[in-house]
Amino acid sequence: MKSIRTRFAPSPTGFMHVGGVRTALFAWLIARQDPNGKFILRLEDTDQKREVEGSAEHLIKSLRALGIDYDEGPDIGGPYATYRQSERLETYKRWAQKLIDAGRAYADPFSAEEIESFRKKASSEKRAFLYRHHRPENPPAWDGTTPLRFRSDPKSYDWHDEVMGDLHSGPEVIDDIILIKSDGFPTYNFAHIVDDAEMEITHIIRGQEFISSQPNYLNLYEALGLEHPVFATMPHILGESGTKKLGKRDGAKDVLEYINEGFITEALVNFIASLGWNDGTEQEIFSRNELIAKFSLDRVGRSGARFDEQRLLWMNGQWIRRLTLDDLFDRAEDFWPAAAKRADIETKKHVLNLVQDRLKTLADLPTITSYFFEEPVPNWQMVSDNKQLGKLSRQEIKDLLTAAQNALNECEFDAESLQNTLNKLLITTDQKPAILFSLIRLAVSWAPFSPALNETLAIIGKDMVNIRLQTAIKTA
RNA sequence: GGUCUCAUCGUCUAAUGGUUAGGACACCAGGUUUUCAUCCUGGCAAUCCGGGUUCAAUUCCCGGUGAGAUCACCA
Repeated sequence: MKSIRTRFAPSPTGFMHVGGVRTALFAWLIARQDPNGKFILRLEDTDQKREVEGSAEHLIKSLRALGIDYDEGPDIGGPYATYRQSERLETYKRWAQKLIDAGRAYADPFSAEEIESFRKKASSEKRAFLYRHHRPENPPAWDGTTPLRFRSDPKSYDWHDEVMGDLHSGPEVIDDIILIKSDGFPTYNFAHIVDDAEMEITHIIRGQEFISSQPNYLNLYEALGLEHPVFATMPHILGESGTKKLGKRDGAKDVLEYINEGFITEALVNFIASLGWNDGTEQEIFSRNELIAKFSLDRVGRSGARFDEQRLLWMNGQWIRRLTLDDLFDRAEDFWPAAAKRADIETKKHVLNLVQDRLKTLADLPTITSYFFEEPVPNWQMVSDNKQLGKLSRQEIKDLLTAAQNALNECEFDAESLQNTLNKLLITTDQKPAILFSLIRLAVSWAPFSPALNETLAIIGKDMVNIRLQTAIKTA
């Protein structure tokens, strides 16, 4: 059997959003399931007007960040180079010439205005506009300055799509599509078919927006004498609120933005894969390798899925908890609060270990760790808002904190000794943990929550704890 | 408007011609924990509507309805 070759073929006209990632991911998974499979990146940069500076680099960076590696591509070359359509113009001309020679392509003699008036007439008569109804009798020879059109052969088609199942269309959707634009660049409609054939692509995985053009592509494959690849059409990912295709307006975010917000790539990949796909079991968390082992196109759902950030957040937490401390430490590097710069690696690892279960994203790191690295600002509102502590008088608070300060001054600052000291303090002050420990916790951290009190004190250290308790007693 | 596609808890989804329609997120309650988080237990909550086929339909068929896609010298 032929080795699988799949491709991701974006146009460099914008950023990489989750819909694009999913298409790329599924194509990549299919390729990686075959030991000899190849995944190819091809840039479809045939629209000069819409090209956005830097977006090709951005696409590449996004794929790399997510671990979706490709075997052939514009920046790494490969046996079918070049992988940039703007550099393959001669190839398209060659294939176009075949069609011209066979009488299956002709120069479009009409101006844009003329075509527009045909279109308007059709719409005023409530008919669908078809260019082929205006196909010229004796078109001029094509000199490259006008669009080159396909001379279509309208007919019905039945074809299979790995995701959508068996599909059908009638002849009324087949038209004389443009192959080469008047600027000499091919249209997507023509270029992707030529390139997929030249690059021996076996599976086309693409978004739903192409499904209605599929019959025209089938017609073109026939005219070119080509077998078509396997088709797999993905339903769209819908925006959070609405029911529309996910677009920038609906808050569709660049994947790199998610990474900058502290989402880890395993979680993003896992989440995006599970949008429309599952393996039929109750498993929710899939590693990259599990996805490769278990993915199949025929288990991809046909209806659009909404992008639910809550679920992504949960999944990110799940993945963070699964990381080893060293791995987490490496990934967290850019997320520490500024004050942590001075701290040594061991302390930071210790802190990270204590807060690992509490992180939903790496970006949570500053808010839940900053008091380990710098003086927190006392916020007595937190005490008065506390159901238990709010009942204490100022004097009671001062007395409890002073007792704590004295006891802790006599204590070795390791977690075990601290726990013993704290337990004894409960007895001598005759207080409940919910009151005494909460008060100490707030006085040294002024954070809404923190790890276990003894561990927290141990990291902050004896001197700093003393200073913070002193400050608290003074400001109470 | 033409064409195509889709339709299970609020969300992501599983399953089946006969099930108490399963799981996960979110939410609520309880347990554990000094707090928060984690973890554990429980709860809430769904087959779009109408016909037909059938002993039996959420599942198959037809028709509605709703949603999405497309109808470019964009991809």
